[in-house]
Amino acid sequence: MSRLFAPTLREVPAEAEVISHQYLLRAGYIRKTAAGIYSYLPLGWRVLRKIEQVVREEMDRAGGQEVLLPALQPAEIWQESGRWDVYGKELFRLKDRHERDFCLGPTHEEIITDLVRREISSYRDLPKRLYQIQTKARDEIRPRLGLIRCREFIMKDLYSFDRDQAGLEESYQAMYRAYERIFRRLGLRFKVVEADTGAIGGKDSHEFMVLADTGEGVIVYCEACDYAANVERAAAGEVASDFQEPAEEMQAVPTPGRHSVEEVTAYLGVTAKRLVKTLIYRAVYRDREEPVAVLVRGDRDVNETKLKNALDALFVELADAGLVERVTGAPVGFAGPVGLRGVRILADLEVPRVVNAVVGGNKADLHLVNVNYGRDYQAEAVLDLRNAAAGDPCPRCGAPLKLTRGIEVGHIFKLGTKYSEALGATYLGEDGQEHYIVMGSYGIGIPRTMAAAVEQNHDADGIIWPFPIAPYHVIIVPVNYDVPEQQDLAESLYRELTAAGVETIIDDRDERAGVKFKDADLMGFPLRITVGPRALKEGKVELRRRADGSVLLLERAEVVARVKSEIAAGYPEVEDENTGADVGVR
RNA sequence: CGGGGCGUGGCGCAGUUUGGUAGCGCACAUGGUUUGGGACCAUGGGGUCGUAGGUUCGAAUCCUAUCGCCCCGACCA
Repeated sequence: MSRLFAPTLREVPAEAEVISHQYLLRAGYIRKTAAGIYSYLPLGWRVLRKIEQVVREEMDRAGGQEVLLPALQPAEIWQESGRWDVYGKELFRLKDRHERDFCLGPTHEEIITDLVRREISSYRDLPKRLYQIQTKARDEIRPRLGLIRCREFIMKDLYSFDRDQAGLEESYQAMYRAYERIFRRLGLRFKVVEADTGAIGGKDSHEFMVLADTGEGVIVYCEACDYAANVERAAAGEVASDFQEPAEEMQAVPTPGRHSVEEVTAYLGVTAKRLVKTLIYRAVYRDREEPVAVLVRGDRDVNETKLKNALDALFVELADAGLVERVTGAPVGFAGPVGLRGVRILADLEVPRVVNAVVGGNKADLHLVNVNYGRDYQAEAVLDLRNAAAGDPCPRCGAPLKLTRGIEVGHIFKLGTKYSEALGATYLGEDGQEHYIVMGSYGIGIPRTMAAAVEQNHDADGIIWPFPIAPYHVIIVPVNYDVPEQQDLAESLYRELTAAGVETIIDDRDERAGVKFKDADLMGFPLRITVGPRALKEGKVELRRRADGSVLLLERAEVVARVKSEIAAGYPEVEDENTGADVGVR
């Protein structure tokens, strides 16, 4: 430890907001090089390698073969798939000395599909599952939260190549199971959720979310059945309407200066449910753009992913004040569906059920009350456009849904033939016909997984590593290293544990005990052996568990056996679904 | 990109309003006293105040430009 390059910090660097970032910096695991770009110091790199190793074992077990693809990629292949334009500013682009375009790989569908289309020609060559663990580069709009959103990060990405949909199904299930095993083996609490497919493309997709309050992802789940989805994707059904009264006559009401939902409801003395919000969006397509009016209940939020998908647009964004005025003829805050012309109107499922609604009057300082769907206004389509909320009925079983947060550490996609068609990756089938290879893609963010583990496992003193990813299982702390008796005992224990295959580190620094204890806690080693005068009086040593602070007084002779049993107990059991045998422990 | 905040020894900050020769705590070095939960005393080293330009007798401080970092939104492992 006196030689270890792990500079610890007493104070929290000002730039670090979230716990994982703070502790990984303070405990000397990482250092920042630039925004979203990190160096991994020895302890951090040990943790990453442990995570990688579990991932590697499970990928191999699930039929994966490890390769290494180039990080530096020629533009041509990206132009061929069409993503050179579509991927946008997130792609790190550069030129070589001959002015030829290149990019740094943010993901490898293009490269691997190019490789496979050249080498695979027969159904006999399929299926194939190829993966790599490699550094990716993405020029993120906003890197943040330390390792959770980086511009450069290590990713495991596997690509499956199958003959048909049934084959893809099999690959997908194999990966699904492998991912569950990985995160279980790493000792993390996680949920698998249905997800939107985003820029990678494809049909079905699941995200593996490590549960943590600091997570960027909002998860909707049901305790009654096992439905779980991220909020972008989660179906928000119709909630039974509690509006029973008869429709009344529509009226205009002046609402001077009241433009937010809060202001209008407070001014008119109605609940937010009674309001129908009209939001003007700008929908951008490949060749054009148009404004769209979206109606949701006042207490709901528009789900832009659902909106984008419903419109089949490249992206949608809230219109600026100028566009709102051009579309509605009124300043922001007074848009309404009644009499709105020249713009598509989409309504969320709940909107038609709002009886005697309050809506904007399309005129400054004016709202309309007692507005009713069908009679006073109409939408071009009524569909699910809002975020699911806590208490909504589960789309599968109807029980009330719950919300939680998580960090997306893994994501699996059924790509189908999107890339094989774009790049012409075909094989000759048994039937003598050419077919497109059916693909899937499966990613795990390795540093993000490390950060997620810290988010989930820490206390006020520092990190509490789960055994499977701790950089060392045991730290030996001689209280007074300059006392020969302690030094000798500590060193002999170190040699013995190391010889027994236990990953051990010894704090041989000339520091006071308090400093060593603080650093050991901060760094998060799951077990600490304290060699000091107190226990030594009885000829014993202390074994302390980081997780709960409990201490065992041990005879010197029983230390190794006890440490080994503690470690064994710290590795989650993961059943082998074929043999039922426990596998993967150490 | 829009909105907010911040750049002063390795880390955390004060000083900027009202220009006047750069300071505190931690860390680091040396000596001494200490020694089971971030010790104490003494001494010491280290900063072109993000960068460039300007105003001024004089700029960390005022002006202009620029770069970087953090937070909130659209993206994603």
